[in-house]
Amino acid sequence: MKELTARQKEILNFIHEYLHDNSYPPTVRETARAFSISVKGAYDHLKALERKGYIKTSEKRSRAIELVTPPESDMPVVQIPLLGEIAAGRPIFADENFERTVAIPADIITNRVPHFALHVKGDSMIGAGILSGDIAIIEQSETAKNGDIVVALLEETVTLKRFFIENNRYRLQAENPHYAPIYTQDLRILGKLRGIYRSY
Amino acid sequence: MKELTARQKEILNFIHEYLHDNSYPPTVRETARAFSISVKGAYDHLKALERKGYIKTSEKRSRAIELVTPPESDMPVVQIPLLGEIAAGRPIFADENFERTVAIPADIITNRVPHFALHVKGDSMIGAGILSGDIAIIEQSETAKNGDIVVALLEETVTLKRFFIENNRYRLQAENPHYAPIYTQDLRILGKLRGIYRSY
DNA sequence: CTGTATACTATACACGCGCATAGGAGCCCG
DNA sequence: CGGGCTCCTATGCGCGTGTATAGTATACAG
Repeated sequence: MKELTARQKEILNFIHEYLHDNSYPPTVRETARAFSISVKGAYDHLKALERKGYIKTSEKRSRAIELVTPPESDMPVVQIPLLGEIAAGRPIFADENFERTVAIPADIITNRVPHFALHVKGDSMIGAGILSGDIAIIEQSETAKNGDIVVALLEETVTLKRFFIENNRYRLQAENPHYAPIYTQDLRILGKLRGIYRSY
Repeated sequence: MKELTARQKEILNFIHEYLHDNSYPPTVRETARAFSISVKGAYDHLKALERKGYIKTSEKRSRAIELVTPPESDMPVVQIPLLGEIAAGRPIFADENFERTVAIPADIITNRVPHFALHVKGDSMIGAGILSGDIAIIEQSETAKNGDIVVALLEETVTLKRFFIENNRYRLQAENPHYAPIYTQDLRILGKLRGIYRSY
């Protein structure tokens, strides 16, 4: 990939920022305006970026700028499904649960057990530093040890809680004093918490 | 989020597919053509999707469709350096600081601004759900806005704190009632917190 | 010195574009 | 039965848009 000039780097940077802010690419004129240059000036820069392989454009289409993501790196990465609402009585990996996939560093998945991800809702685990909106990476498992944080299916709901086995019942413990522990004899463990990811 | 009709789901699906293929959103007319309906027909569908909260549009701009929950099925990953002890008065990226690299989802790195990662030490930010041992992903930056969580260099130490500008001093605020805010006029911001990653 | 690249200005064309108005047909709910 | 939603057609306005032509200035390599 050919070297970019300082100006061209600025333009490419602008496209990145614009895409981050708007999630669609800028027009030629918006690019021109951002740098207070003429339309053709910006147009030529875009063509230069395309010639050097940093972007792709489509003829005669507005905002038709595609970033050619440089191969960057081929890290060991695993794609795991991010599940939305999990309904009781249905397989976890049913299509209806599927929201999208997330990439996670492969090194946290030690064994070959399937993993999935969940959006955390609510503040019941703030004591463990898990906030609403965090993405929880879960190792699928039917069992857990005392004190593990697990995803458990409880009648109609799915919760993330700390898990304990007591005499003849299970205890699901929130990490928030405002939530009382849940005692039950009937629960299904869906998996164990392996990681937390949060984006600011 | 309100329920979509079957037709509206088709339209939303088309936008997803189009974005996956082109990495920029379709125009109203392209949407109309894809379903062999009139322009206004497609336009009304888009407005319905916006009304129900599934997309966002900007007035009078071509292709200005933003997905409210983006699909992004193949999230690329980049490698950033994980820094250990940062010494005052030395460049951040000096070899002696380098611990290893970590892979993080590339979509949190918007522009070409360098990022790095740090091991969080101590419990001063537990109120923000940041625990000792977490990996903090930092966007390198010399400046920050009020309320940002920043990595700041303070005489001999590096800390992660919430940052505020006051009359003629800076305030570094922990998210833990046991820690008093730090007031100073002399500080250097190393970067802004962009993500948190924790492994169990 | 000449050719090629960058980095612009200014003006223009034709078509794509978002959006509006004015309809019509089918549906379900109170 | 009427009112409101969905889903559609057809036509049009006017501006935004990609793209072209022509020209200027500067830098650098052969």
